[in-house]
Amino acid sequence: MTDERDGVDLHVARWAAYWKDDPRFAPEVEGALVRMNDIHKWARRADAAAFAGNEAFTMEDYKTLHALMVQPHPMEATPAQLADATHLTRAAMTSRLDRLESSGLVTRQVDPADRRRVLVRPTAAGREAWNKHIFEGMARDRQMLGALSHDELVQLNALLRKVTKSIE
Amino acid sequence: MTDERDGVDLHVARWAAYWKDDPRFAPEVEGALVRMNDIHKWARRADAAAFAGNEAFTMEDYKTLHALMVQPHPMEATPAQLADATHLTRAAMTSRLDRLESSGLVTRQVDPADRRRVLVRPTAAGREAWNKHIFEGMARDRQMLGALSHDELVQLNALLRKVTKSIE
DNA sequence: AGACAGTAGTTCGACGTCGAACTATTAGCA
DNA sequence: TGCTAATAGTTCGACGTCGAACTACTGTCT
Repeated sequence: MTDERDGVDLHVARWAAYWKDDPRFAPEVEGALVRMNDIHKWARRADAAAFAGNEAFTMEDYKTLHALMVQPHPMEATPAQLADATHLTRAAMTSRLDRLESSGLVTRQVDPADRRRVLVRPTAAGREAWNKHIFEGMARDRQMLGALSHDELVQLNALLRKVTKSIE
Repeated sequence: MTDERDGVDLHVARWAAYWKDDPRFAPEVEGALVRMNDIHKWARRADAAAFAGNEAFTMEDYKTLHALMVQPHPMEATPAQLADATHLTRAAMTSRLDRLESSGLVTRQVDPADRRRVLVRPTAAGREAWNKHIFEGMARDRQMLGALSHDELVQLNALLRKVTKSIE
């Protein structure tokens, strides 16, 4: 292993010293999770920075729009489906859709087949706003993982897939 | 690669179909980030579940206490250091410390050497509460990554370290 | 010594989310 | 056909966090 140590190594080493050889402490497990946490936070911060100072179209607006666009049956979803996809409550989704609707990015229509349901659809402006930002986001993602070669990315995905498959 | 596909593979495949061969879309990058995101969310949910229904000692209380315990100079920190460690504002940390102090888990003392500063220290009850929960959390972490062998964990850490080193 | 910029922590008003209550609509069953 | 349970979405009150203003204190420069 020729790689230098990173901040997490120091962190974990401190814990290891604290717990000596306590078998309940697994340095590799904690290290991996802390690192994934750090990467996640970094990505969130980069995304937030990209939307900073834009009162009219916030990151929340984008994420809601994104959830709508990547639905299996695209271009149409109910508030409940969007709430599930974004891990929000229906109440929170109501206020998000209020924003998007008044901005003219989505429409709400009562489902004629079941009048309890509401169908949310993006407008042309909504699709355009999403397209503009999705590629910027992917460019940020690529730069963030730019330290890894293509082979290493494949390797990383294989390892992560084992984990996600075991917990999903 | 004998591994089966997981939910993310399907998700990414749908995107890949949508964008055909657009070079701006890197499936391995998106896949890795979505998977890390999923693992992160799963861990958060498991942690939250472990603290659910406990009004007196919440997950926020624990995380604040944890930040205090893992400081380089243990058993003592200023509110600003804790705010940085938890990526919260000082204002938010003030209200968290109010809770912990009134629960008798930490103490606040004005630094005699610099009376602008406040020194936060855990009480015996605070250390005990932290010890009780830290091992439960690590057990959850181990179970979550249980699908990986020790060698695979080392491999995963090596890959993640490359990323964190490049962005930190 | 006195003025002043910088720093640490707290208080305050605004905002977003949550859980619970509520309205409207649909489906099941006698 | 009525009655009841279940479901979809919204409204409402409470809570935690944020950014900005504020207080208290320190260090520096003249």
